[in-house]
Parts: sequence; structure tokens; C-alpha cells
Amino acid sequence: MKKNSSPLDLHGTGYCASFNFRRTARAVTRLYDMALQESGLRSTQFAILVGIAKNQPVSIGALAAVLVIDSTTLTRSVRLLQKEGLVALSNRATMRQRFLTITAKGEHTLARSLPAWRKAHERFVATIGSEYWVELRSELERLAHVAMNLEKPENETPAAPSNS
Amino acid sequence: MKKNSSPLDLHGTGYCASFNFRRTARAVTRLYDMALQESGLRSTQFAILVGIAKNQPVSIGALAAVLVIDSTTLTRSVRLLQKEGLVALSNRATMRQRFLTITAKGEHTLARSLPAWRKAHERFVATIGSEYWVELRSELERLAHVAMNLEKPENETPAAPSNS
DNA sequence: TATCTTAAAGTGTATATACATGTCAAGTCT
DNA sequence: AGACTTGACATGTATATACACTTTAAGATA
Repeated sequence: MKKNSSPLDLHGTGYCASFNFRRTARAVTRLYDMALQESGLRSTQFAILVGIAKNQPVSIGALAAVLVIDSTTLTRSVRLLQKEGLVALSNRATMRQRFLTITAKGEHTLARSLPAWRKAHERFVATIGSEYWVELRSELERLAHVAMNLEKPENETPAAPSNS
Repeated sequence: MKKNSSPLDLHGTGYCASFNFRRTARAVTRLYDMALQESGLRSTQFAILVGIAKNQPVSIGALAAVLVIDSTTLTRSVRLLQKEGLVALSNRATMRQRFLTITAKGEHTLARSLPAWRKAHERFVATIGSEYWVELRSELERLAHVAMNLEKPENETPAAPSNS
């Protein structure tokens, strides 16, 4: 008869970083989405629109690198904003790049959504503590880059730029 | 002529918690997904499968509450695992509930994927520091619940159960 | 210059996510 | 028991996400 295979050692699985970050992201995103609802923007769209406003003119690829979003994902997300008339996408220019800029309507929408965003954001920050969030946010950014670096197999710890 | 509307005060928008959590979640998820690739599971599926294995038999709703996933999302995610024959879903029982259990195939798949998960996980934890991750993970869990509580308008700070 | 290589963006496909709404029978009430 | 309410799950629809692959013309090369 078949041996009772060992009962699955799930020890430590609750510490899965992917799960833990995603779970918190889901909950927090809902919070911001609720606040942004009336403005017609979702958190992600808000973030992209802000990213464009801050970096324009910016190519798809450059923005994808800044936001740490796959460029194919960004292409489609941008298309939605474009359909809504919130951003403009130039024709291909040097290096095949297409540059994003925010439109007047996009600025208006962003301006209109900012108070709601601020309200939700301040409520969240007030709840968890302002200094705490400043530090944690910085850590989140750092960890995003840590994860990105780990994604590349070439583990050549890019330490000191070899001055030998 | 139209006044040059004030140039959009984007101060602080880089501190958006939704964006920051999502960005890190994207990067970390890619890391784990790469490792799990050969097992045929995605991080999310891995997490759900583990959740079922640990809590079975468990209803859709109960699992959704544990994982902090919308139950309609979970319904569809479970369907994929079901199609793959990794989990079983009972017929409606008391309280209209349907109970999830992991199948033998599901256990095998999970067992097969665990080494890859552990390897990626240990690499990540080793990079950022073990104690650090224990603490941060705990914070992420706490913050998920903080966000959930803020989602409900009923701000009755559920403090001390009023012994007045 | 004609061709080749390549990099930036786009497509096909699949999963992840959630809101609004639908379904339907268990439980409840009279 | 028969009608009513409700709660657990499912569906319709839309966006978010990314991998594998394609397209295309800029920039490089012979």
C-alpha cells in the first residue's frame, strides 16, 4: 500500500514576502481607491499621471523604469489615460521613443483628485505615524530595488566601481 | 486671457502608500514567480494553495478573510486551481458555504514547489536580513489590518470595550 | 548606400484584482 | 407550511500585471 507521504512541511510559508507585500498592497490600494473614486482615477492611474507630470516629457520605457512597472503593462495603462484625454503620446522620435506629456485635461483631473488623495493619505499617515511612514516608505523603495537586483542572475555584486 | 493656473502642487505624492506598496509587491512578486516558474505555480496560487492546505476544510469566504483577498477574486483564483485538479470544492453545505480542500495532486504540486520557494525566500531574507524581515513582515500584516479598518467609515475606534 | 542589428514599443494571451449586481436556497417569521 | 430576508457564492465588466513574441525603423556596418 502507498506510504502516507510526509504531511507537507509548510513551515515558514507564512513569511512569503510576495504574499505579505501583496496583501498589504491590496488593502492599502482599496483605501486610496475609495478616496479617489469620485475623481474617476484609480490609485494606479493616479500614480502614473503623477509620474508623467513630474517627468514629462518622458518615454514609456523611462517611466516604466522609474515606476518599476513592466513596460508592456505601462503601454496599456497609458492607453487608458490617453483615451480619457489625460495624457498625450508623441510620435516615435529619436531612439524609437514616444514621449508622454500630460494634457490640460489631465492637469485638471489631477488637480481635482489631489484633495481626495491628500485626505486619504493624511488619514493613513496620521494613523500609523508620520515619521514611521517616512522611514518605511524609504525601506519599501529600497526593497523594490533589492528585489530587482536579485532578479538578475548575474550576481556580480556591483560594489565599488573597481578602481584597480 | 486665461490665467496660468497654478502649476499643480504635487508635493508629497511620492509618499503615496498605495504606489509604494504596489511597487515593492511587483518587484518581489517577480522574484518569487521566477523561482516558482518551473513548478507551474504563480506566487498568488502558491499562497492560496498554502492557505487551503493550512486551513482545510475552509470556505471561500473564510479564506478570503484570512488572505485579505476579495471573495470574488478568490472564487476565480480557486477555479484555476480547481481546473488544474489541485484543490476540491465541496457542494454548498450549511450556510451556503462551499469548502475547499487540497487534493493529492495539489499536495504533490505544493511539495514539488516548496524547495524552489524556499530557495528564493531564503535568498531574499538573507539579502535583507532575517531579523529585519521577521519584524517587517509583522508590520506588513499589521498595516494590512490597519488599512482594512480605515476602509470602514464607522470610525468607532474599537478601543477598550467601554466598561462604563 | 544597402544591409544588418538592435532597441523601443506594441500584441497575444493569461492571470490578478475588485466593484456592482445576480442567484438561490438556508433560516426566519408569521 | 408559505412568504420573506439574508448571506454565501457566482457573474459581468473593467483595470492591473507580466511573459513571450512581434513590429519597425534608427543606428551601425560592410
